[in-house]
Amino acid sequence: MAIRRKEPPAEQPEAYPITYGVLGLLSFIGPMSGYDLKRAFDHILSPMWGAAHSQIYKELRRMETLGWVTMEREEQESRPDRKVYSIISAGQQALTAWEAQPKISLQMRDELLLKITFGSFAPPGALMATVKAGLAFHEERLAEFRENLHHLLVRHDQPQEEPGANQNAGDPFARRITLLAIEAEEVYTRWLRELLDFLKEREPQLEDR
Amino acid sequence: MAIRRKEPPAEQPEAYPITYGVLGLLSFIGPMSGYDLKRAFDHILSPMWGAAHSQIYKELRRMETLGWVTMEREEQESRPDRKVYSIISAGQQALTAWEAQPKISLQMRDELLLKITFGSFAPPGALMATVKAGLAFHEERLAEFRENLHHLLVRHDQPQEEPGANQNAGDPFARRITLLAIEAEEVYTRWLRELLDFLKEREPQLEDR
DNA sequence: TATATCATGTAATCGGTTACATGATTAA
DNA sequence: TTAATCATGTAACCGATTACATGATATA
Repeated sequence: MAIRRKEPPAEQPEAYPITYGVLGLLSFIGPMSGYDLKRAFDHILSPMWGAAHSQIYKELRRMETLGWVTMEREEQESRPDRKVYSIISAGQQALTAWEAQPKISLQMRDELLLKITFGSFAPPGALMATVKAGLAFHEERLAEFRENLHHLLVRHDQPQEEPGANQNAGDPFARRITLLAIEAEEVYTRWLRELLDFLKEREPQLEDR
Repeated sequence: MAIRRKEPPAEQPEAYPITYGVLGLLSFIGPMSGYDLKRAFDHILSPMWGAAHSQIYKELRRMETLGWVTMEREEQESRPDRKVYSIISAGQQALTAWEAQPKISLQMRDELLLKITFGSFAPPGALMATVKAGLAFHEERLAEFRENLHHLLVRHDQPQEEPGANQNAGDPFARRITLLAIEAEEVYTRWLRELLDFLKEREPQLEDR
């Protein structure tokens, strides 16, 4: 019953995966604003990480106090100033130190699979509608990933028009990651289609709405 | 610049996916303690959702105040009392209402893929060690899922020894989910092995440590 | 004889989501 | 002319993780 005050940890973790996601993009692509970073996240990191823009901004502020990035303010008319962040050497070192650790974490939160798991509690027809919505969602994801691959392929072979537009094309990992994402979504969508067939067999009268 | 107090939302969401994960397991399997639920989560829901035991306990308390479950205390010697929770009709209705909504959410947090994405910033040999650790992790996951499938298959054909031990065997969704999880991990591990081959080609001298 | 693991839960902290703000274009 | 979307950020809240507790039995 005795209450023991927790002693401050010898070295509180000052960064987590999303921190390195931001840091990696700044190093990979170059100086950017929080807004740009959000888009880079959605395009490049969507297969393995999602982040709200608000959190990216927060991480940027934190990393600035850590001395990992610097910020330069660009004034604009009728729009909030752009705060352009750049990675500096301490940040680059932190990124490398993280890469040196083999520790990995994995979190999956898939509400579609959860609903399917307990699908026997769904009212008639409801599960079919959910699966259809899920199939549409994942087909769109698959299409995006295929488009990403297309960009990687063309820009790799052709001379670059916009300078600095596509540094990742020459990177050996970007394409591999995209290929995995595509394959995973192909498996997922095929599985959903088979499930849909099964549901249609069971409840043919509910096939449309 | 005016500060506007936020008005309380007309109807605050009283549940989120994990709530229905707990609820679904209680309905699917039967009355359980928080401890049992944690194990059920790890076995049945691991392909799509992870939860710390502390959060499961918290959800149970919340759901009790909502009137979705009831709790009965079982006294034990030299061990904290078991609090056994049971789903009641309001909870069953909430579960069905959730199933009736086609809305789905998806969150992926894969630190391994993140490290690989920025693998060009890793010190020599570090990425290879990370990929090896990741491969071991996912091979273990794959083995677990295959074992789950095995259990589903045998218990489905044979008469059940322990009563109530395996209600899910007859369920059409449990096996399908497991099959998807297996296929996904097969794709993932194969991809990791190919990546490892690529890395070994690049840095043959670093192949061991 | 330490050290895990089983068994069962509570409390504090923090990562991440949702809401709040603003104003200019573009589309319906 | 109403509503999106682009563009850019801050503040509040809450879901989820980590730490705290306890005491058996099993394992090294």
